[in-house]
Amino acid sequence: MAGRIALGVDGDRAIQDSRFRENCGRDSNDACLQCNLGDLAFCHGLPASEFRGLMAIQGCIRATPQETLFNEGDPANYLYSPLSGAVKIYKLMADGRRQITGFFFRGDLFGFSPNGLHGYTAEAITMTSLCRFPVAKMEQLYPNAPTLAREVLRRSMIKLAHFHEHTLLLGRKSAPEKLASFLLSLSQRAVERGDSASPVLIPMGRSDVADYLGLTIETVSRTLTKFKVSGLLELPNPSTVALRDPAALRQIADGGF
Amino acid sequence: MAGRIALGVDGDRAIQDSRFRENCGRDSNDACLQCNLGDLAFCHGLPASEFRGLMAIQGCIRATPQETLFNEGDPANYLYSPLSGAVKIYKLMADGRRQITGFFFRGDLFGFSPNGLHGYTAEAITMTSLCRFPVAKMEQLYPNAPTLAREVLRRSMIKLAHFHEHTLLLGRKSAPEKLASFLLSLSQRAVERGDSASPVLIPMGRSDVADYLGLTIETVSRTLTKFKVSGLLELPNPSTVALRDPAALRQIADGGF
DNA sequence: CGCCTCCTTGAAGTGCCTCAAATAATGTGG
DNA sequence: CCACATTATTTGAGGCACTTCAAGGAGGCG
Repeated sequence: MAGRIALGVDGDRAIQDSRFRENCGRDSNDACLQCNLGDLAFCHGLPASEFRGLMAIQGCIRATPQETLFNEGDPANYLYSPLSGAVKIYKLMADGRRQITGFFFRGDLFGFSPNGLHGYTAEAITMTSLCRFPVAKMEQLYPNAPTLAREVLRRSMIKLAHFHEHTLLLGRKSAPEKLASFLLSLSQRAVERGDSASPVLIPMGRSDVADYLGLTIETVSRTLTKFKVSGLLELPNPSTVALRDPAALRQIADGGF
Repeated sequence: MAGRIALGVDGDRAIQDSRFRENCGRDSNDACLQCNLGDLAFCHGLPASEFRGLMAIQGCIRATPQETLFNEGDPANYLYSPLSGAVKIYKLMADGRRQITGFFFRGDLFGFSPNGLHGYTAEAITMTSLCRFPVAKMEQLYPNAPTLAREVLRRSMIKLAHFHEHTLLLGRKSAPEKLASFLLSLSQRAVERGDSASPVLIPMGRSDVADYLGLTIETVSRTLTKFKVSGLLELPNPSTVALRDPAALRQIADGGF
């Protein structure tokens, strides 16, 4: 647990200047001592030598709600992996239309770029702490760190698979199908992180959900109340959903209405 | 005999179903002699030793129009790179709704999977010849082929960037914006392959375009005629588009109508 | 020539959006 | 801790972009 390392104090200071660029006040060799990711961690399962190489370049930052980690067009200097909290990434159109292309939680990895520039903006949803890896230095590691290189590739392919799924959702699913898919996906990812499946926390607002699903906030809200009235779920508060009938939601999500 | 280069076990049967699983009748050492990809090629720029390793496992197949290369759920044994022709990949819902998630042309690379199974179906649009790489053997190469590993990662990150763009299109763009974006993207990719920018060939049918853009074929057709009437383009035949005013199309694509 | 498939065009319907306002949740200073 | 200000969410009414249903052209091929 974190007692041994003074995260709290530094954390408070970080809030003032709102971001923390140091190594969380820790010695980089100890960087992972308080990392609670376990086998979720990007660095989990690396051979000792590769692990040490990665730890030598790893950093740790915090971000406050709505704080921007990087903007579309910024140099893609880092890969990020949240230790806690939630992050959204999105693209904007000139007239302000927004499409959120991903949410990232504990253990996820984001920041990939094929050309050295970020193609999207990343913004913290809640107070978030993140592990950060400089890509230039990681690339120097790759030739002598095949497991690491494989893991980066694997993570990017996982993201590709998510996009295939999300593309189907955006292009061909109705609003209820979108919402059902979204709630089940949140629930499933919570389970994968070791959290509970059913009272699921929805850390992002309706507006974020809408911009992720290609809907408006009104349609999101209406569809959720429809689900509630149908007894499929409960909404003790706007950011908590209890899935009363996951099987029925699954059927809706897959178009079996 | 093909045993040494370990091509499909179903090689003989494949010929009957109009697919050639041999090395295009060539000796594997000569595999790239007739490859016309040049610097588009996935294997372009590899150090000699890595190149030889890749050539030793490389194979070559052909597919006829509408022929399936693999189905959703099939083991993901190969990465594919078309030498000529065009391929679409798509996901299906239980009721038949379809979302095409990608088109692939000369020099592109597809078939990535994070879990050993294909998450989508791949189908040839036109007569297509493809270079094929067995992923299991490629993975054995990675530790001693860092450039190859990097290139695979780079290609997958390029696909990720495409998905970010396409997600914005599906979630937030209107039908005219979608079509304009699509036509410009086709044109740009043609240029990248060394083809002409303006009389662009559209190898896929309206139904494929619709399922790629999250529209119906009627809307695709109507929008194209609207563009034609506006003088933005010409349609000498359904599968050829001459972009008369690319700048105006660009403005439409980006929401600046 | 006739059949088939693909594309285009027309007319009507609808799911989601837009605009508008009420209600609930959240934060703030006294 | 409360009154108030602010923001987020929900709910309602009407409109529109795209879909659905239906039919008419336009090649392509035996």
